[in-house]
Amino acid sequence: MHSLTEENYLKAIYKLLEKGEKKISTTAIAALVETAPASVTDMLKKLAEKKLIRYEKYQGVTLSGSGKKVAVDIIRKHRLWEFFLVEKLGFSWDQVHDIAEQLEHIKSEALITRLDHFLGNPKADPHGDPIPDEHGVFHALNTIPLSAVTVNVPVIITGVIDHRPVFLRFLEKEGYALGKKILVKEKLEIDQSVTLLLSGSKKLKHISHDVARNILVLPEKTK
Amino acid sequence: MHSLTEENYLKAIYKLLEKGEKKISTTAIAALVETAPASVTDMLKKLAEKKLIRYEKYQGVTLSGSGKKVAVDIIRKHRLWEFFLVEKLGFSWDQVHDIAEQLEHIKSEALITRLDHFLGNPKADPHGDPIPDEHGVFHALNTIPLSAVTVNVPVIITGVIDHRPVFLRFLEKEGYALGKKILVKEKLEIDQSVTLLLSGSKKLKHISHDVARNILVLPEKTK
DNA sequence: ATAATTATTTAGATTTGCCTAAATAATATA
DNA sequence: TATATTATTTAGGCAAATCTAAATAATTAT
Ligand SMILES: [Mn+2]
Ligand SMILES: [Mn+2]
Ligand SMILES: [Mn+2]
Ligand SMILES: [Mn+2]
Repeated sequence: MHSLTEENYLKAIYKLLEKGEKKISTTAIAALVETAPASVTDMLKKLAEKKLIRYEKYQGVTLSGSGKKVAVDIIRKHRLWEFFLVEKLGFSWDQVHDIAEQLEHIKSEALITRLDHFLGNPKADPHGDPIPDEHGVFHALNTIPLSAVTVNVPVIITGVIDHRPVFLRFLEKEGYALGKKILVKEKLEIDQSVTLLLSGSKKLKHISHDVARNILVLPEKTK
Repeated sequence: MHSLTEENYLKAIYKLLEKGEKKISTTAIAALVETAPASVTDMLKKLAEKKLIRYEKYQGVTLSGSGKKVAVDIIRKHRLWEFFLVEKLGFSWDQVHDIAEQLEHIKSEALITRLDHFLGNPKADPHGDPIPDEHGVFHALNTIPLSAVTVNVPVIITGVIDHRPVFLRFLEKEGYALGKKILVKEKLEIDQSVTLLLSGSKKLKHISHDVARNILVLPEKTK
């Protein structure tokens, strides 16, 4: 069995690998797990010992097969719990991450199997992030940022890139939510800002490029 | 904030106080938390330092007001989670204790408030143990063991004393469950064994005194 | 190609919770 | 009451995860 701390390190490494690079630095991990780089080095030695990562000093780190499995399993649990918190307990999407950070470490295969079934085997969490199945397979949608959408082609909101509560609360206040329809009316050349119609409202909305690129969408009715 | 370990010690002390004695011994705690007595002594000093218990060496230990509050809160969480696991996820009553031992340490007031509401503010867990409210108040029923029931007075099963999975599985297999009606037909002088009718079955059942005293009941329709 | 800067690792400590063995106090027995 | 037994505490250490400061390697800039 792995400690809660080990799980968090593996998850951090996984998230860093997910965003591009093949080799992950000590400092990047330190920032994510909020510890001193020296502490990260200690843990990397331990994880390498256990064959959960591949690590050679000064050369960065990458996940082994078993390490990746642990990381994906934690992510699965995190997202299932987030879904539960929003759909069953009525939390809003900006409140669930910290609680899920705790719940993701509960150890019981049966619990997750049953929770998954109870929730109707959801495919995405409240932020649109895909929930891997019990084999660790992701069924990710082929989303694009709202900033890249063609004018006058209707799209559906399917997720966010920025997960900060302050951003999520802003979106909620403005009426944006997963499943909502958006029709982009204009993209301003000068600053890449977007003018759009949000389903349910007749008033044009205007958002910056920076907001638009943090909203993920899909063209309406993809089969 | 208190560590998971501190919480478990306080819960153990609470449970020992619950069963009678006013002063709790180091060895009794050691048995419950499954550590060496020397380790318990260490922890008792720490808990006393934090004013969570009253402790003088060789004199046993008792809970302070704040220590009791922590313990009751953990018990509330444990029992709410057990209720959730049985009622929502479909676990049987012999499977939930170990998972609840983990879930009871999740720290979020909002989570428990919402979980309690989602579950319909249950008053008892799957084993009939009362769930304290948010103020730590128990609304316990005035139950008696089945072994003490008067012949031919119908009673309802409201709980168990023995919580061991093996006992719970035996009861389940035999058809006993919370809410079921029992009519005691005979109590044998010689060994205090009980002959009874269980609602839903026409066949007389015969159980030992030892089983009977571990089943808690209430006279039918108490107002 | 050197020098300066930045990243990473090592060294040495600390905290929490636990252990075994030994010392001491409390209790039971003779 | 004196002695044997049992309970409890103290002493000394260990493992996990962390820290700061110092040493070393890698990278970037001159
Ligand atoms: Mn999250
Ligand atoms: Mn999420
Ligand atoms: Mn339980
Ligand atoms: Mn219970």
